[in-house]
Amino acid sequence: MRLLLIHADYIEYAPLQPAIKEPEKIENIGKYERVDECLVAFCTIEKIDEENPEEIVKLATEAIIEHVKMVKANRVVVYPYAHLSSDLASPKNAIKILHKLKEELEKIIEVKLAPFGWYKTFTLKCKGHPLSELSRTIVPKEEKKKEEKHIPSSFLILTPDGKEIPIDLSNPNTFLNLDIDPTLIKLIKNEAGIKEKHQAPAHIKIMKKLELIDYEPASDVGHFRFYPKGMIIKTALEEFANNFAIKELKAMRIETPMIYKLDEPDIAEQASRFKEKDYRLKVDNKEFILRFAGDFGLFRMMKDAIMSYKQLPIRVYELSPSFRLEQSGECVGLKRLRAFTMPDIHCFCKNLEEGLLEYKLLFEKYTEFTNSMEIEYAIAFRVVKEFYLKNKEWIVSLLKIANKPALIEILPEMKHYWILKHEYQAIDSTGGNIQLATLQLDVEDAARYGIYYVDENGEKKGCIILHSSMGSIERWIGVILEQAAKDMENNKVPKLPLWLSPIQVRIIPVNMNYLDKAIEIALKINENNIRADVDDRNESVAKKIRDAETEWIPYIVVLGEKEVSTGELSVRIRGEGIVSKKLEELIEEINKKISSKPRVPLCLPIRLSARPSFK
RNA sequence: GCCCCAGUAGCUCAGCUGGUAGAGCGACGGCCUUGUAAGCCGUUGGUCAGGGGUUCAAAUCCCCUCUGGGGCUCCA
Repeated sequence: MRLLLIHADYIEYAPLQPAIKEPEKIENIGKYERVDECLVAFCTIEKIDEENPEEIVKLATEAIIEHVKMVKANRVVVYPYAHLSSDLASPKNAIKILHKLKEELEKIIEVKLAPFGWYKTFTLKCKGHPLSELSRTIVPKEEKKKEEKHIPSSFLILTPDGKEIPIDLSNPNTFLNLDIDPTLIKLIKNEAGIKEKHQAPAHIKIMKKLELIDYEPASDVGHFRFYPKGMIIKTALEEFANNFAIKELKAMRIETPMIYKLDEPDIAEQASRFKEKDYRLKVDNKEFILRFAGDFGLFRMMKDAIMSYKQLPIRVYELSPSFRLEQSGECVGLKRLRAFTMPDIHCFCKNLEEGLLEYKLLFEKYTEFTNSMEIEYAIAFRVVKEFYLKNKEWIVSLLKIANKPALIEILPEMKHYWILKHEYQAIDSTGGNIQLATLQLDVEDAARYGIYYVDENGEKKGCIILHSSMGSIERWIGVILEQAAKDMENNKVPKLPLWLSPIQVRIIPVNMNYLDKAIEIALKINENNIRADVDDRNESVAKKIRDAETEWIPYIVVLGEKEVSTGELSVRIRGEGIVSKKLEELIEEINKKISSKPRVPLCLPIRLSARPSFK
C-alpha cells in the first residue's frame, strides 16, 4: 500500500464521473464534501496487499495514527488514489481493504472515506509545516523476508559417465539442441518455464470416459469421487505401495492421526513453515490442523521411541490421506489435489555415512519401481553446493544405476531442511512435468523435533532422516492416463497396464444360449485372481466388441458354438488382433504378464446388465 | 489467490444480431437372436450452472456467486 499523507486546513471534493466499470455506489454525483483540520491519506492499494489484507490494514492504521498524533490532526480523510503505484490490486479487493482501513481507524479517530472508482475534483489546503507532507509504503513483513532470502541456483546436466554440461535456464540455446535424453530436455524446458501446449491435460477426459474418477462439486476444489473401476486402480496402486515398503524394504507400517492440535509447539512449528497451505478447523473451541504430510504423527512417534544404534537404519512406512490447501487455480485434474493419498517411507540413520548408503539403496529401489510402471520420466537432483562438490562421484554412481542423465540444481547454500534430494518427473501429454517419487536427505529435523538414538557410548545422538515417497496414488493414476494419451497421439492404441486395467478379460456370448457357459468361464478366470466379466446385454456382438474396445479392455473373448464345441477360445487382444487359445493358456499368459504386481478382486457385478452407469 | 475463457438433456454438442429449446448417443419399452468397433422402431428426457438486474419479452445483454479450463503466482 502506498500512502501520501497531507496535513491540511481543509479538503473539499466531489465525485464527477465513473473511472472504472463498477464504481462504489454513491448517492449524489457532483455533491461536495468538505472536511476541516484533517490528515488526508491518499491511498493506493497494490496487488501485493491482496495476499495479506489484515496485516496491511493493521500496518497502515498504525502508520496513519502515528502521524496523526505527531501533527495533532483532528480527523482523517482516506482518499482512494490509484496514481501512486503501477501495480494495482483488483478494484473489488481495494474497496474491501479501504473499508477495512476505515473501520480500524474509526475505532480511534473520526474518519471520512472518499468514494472509490470515481473521477473526483478536489481542493486541498496543505498546512505547509515540515511534517505536513509525508509518503509511506506499507509492505507485508513476510514479503520482505522472502526478497532477502532469494539467491539463485545454478543448473547443470550430469551424465552417467560423469560429464557435466552446464546450462542456463534463461538461455534455451544452452540446452535445447543437446544430444541427450529427450525426456530430460522436456523436463528442463518445464523448469525454464517453456510450455509447448496450452491445453487441459488429457487424463481429465479419460478418467471420466472410463468411469474411473470424477469431480465432486459439493466438496472443495481438488477433492474427487472414485467410481468402482477407479477404486480398483487406486487399490491396486496402494497395494503396490504396501508391497514395495513392507516386502521390498522391510519397513514397519504405522498409522497416525489425521487431525492435530495447533497449540502443540512442534505441530505449530511445522504448520508455520508450510505457510497458509493447511486446512484448519475449530471444534469445541480448539484449533486443529489437518495433516498436510505424514511427518506430524511420525515425528511425534519417533520422538517417544527408544532407538539403539544397533537397530539403525530403521524404516517406517505409512499410507494415508493428506490435505493441502493448494491455490485453487493450481488444482488441475489429478496433477495437484487438495486431498490425496500419500505413501511415505522414512529411514532413520546413525550418521551421514549410513544415510548415504541408505540413500543409494533407496535410489536403486525407487528407480526399479519407476521403471516397472511403463511411463516416460526423467530425474532431477537438487543439492547444496558444498555437498555436491564433495560427493559428485557418488551422485554419478547413482546415475549409473539409473543409466540416465539427470538435471542437477545446485543451491548456493542450505535453504531447506535437506542437503540433497531427487525426484522422478513424468512428462504429460501437454509437455508439462508431474513429480512422482522423491527422496530427501534431511540433516536438520531430527534435532529440531528431538528424534534421537543411543550410540555405543550410551549417548543420545540426532538421526539423519531420509524422507521418501513414490508420489501420491492419485498422481500416479494421472500419469498412467497421460501416458495412454501420449500413445494415442502417436497413433498407438491407448492402454492401461494390464495389472491396472479394471476389467482384464471380457467374455461376450454370441447369444443368450451361451450365457451360462460365459459366466462359468468368467468365474474360473476370477478364481485365478484375474478380473473377468460377461457382457450379457441384449446387443449385437459387434456392438459389444465396440463397447469393450472403448473401455480399453485388454482381452475380449467371443463365445459361441465354435468355441464351446472345440474348447478353443477366440481371444481378441487389444492392439494386436484375434488369436485362438485354450482357457488355461489365456490364464497362463495373463498370469505371466501381471507377474508379481498386485491382484485386486473384481468389485463389480460380473454381469454388465447388473451394473449402473456412472457417467 | 489474480487475470482471461467456458458452463444448454445422463454424455457429446447445436441454438446465442433478445420472441422461454434441438440433434446424436445413453436410458426405458418393443422387435430382432445376433460371430469381432454402433441392428431396427418407439418413448422418456431440460429451473439453459445458481442468484440478481435491464426489457413487454432473456439460454441469448449486464452484475454477483459456484464449478471447470488456460495463463500467472505459489509449491517448507
